[in-house]
Amino acid sequence: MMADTDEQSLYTIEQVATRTGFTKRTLRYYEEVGLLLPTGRTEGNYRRYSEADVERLERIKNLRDLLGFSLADIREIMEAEDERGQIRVAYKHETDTTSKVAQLYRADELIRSQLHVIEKKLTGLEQMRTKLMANLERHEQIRNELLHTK
Amino acid sequence: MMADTDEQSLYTIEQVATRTGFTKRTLRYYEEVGLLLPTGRTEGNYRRYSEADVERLERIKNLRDLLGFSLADIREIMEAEDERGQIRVAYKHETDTTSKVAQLYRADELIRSQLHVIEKKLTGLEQMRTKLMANLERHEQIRNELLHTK
DNA sequence: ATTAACATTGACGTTAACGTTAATGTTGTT
DNA sequence: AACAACATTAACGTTAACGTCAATGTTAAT
Repeated sequence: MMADTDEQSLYTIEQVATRTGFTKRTLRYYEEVGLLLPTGRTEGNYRRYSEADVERLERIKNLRDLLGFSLADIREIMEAEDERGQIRVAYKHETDTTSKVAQLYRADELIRSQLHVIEKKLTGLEQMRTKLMANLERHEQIRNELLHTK
Repeated sequence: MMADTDEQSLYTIEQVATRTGFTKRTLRYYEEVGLLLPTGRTEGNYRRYSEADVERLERIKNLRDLLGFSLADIREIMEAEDERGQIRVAYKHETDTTSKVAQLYRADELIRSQLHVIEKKLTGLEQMRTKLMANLERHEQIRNELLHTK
């Protein structure tokens, strides 16, 4: 076993910016609003980002760009995930089986509320796709008729 | 056959606002930026919205709320659709079969570019859903073990 | 120890997408 | 024709999500 943020593999803000596609300003802003606090600082007070930080930033990017969530939405989502993380930790130290099961149910609730949001968006997108593809097929059909009837 | 915007069924801004859930300010703003120009005006210069206008507004709402597109994105999408509408009209008056086929291909291009955007979002959402559901199943599994091992 | 290249914290600027208020005009019932 | 209930434009205000300086400090290589 090795800790993730042990030693090596800490990145400067510039490196993270180029890797993630965010600007440095944006990274500082995300820290300001509590979306992502870099794992560490140098003694001279420079930000140091861990691999886990980068992964979290990539999740944020997906939520923002692909799914169009606001930063406020994203904060909620990630806080829910963080809470699940807490639950997992508490879970490991829990000895009572009944409590363990209860904690799993609590975690499931959070997951389900996220699933709900996602599936609403999914069905909306799928409807759009279906309509567009129907048009494509209709055109195909018409073309065949045009060329076949001569 | 009857024209849609013939006579009856024209709504005031207030009616449209309550039906669609947009505020009146937002409806005026959407007109300002060219997203939706109400079908008509009264002689006293009051806006009058048609049923088709309302439908378009509902599409806008989906694109905005469900799919998180910016108004600029939405403008692009709808302009593409409008262009397809133009093509359809031109298409009807076109007599040359080769031209007809060419126009259909042009329409398909527009459709495909929209499909591309949508499918990118779809795969992002599906990945999220898969992960969340995997967690649910994992929890289910763990609960079974906990309760079975006694 | 110096220096070029990056980093830090303010702080003010910008754009999108509306909210709000004010001054004025319109509608349609009484 | 009068009046309440709605509408219009114009203009300024607001919030989120950053961009853009400016003044200062840090790093790392020479």
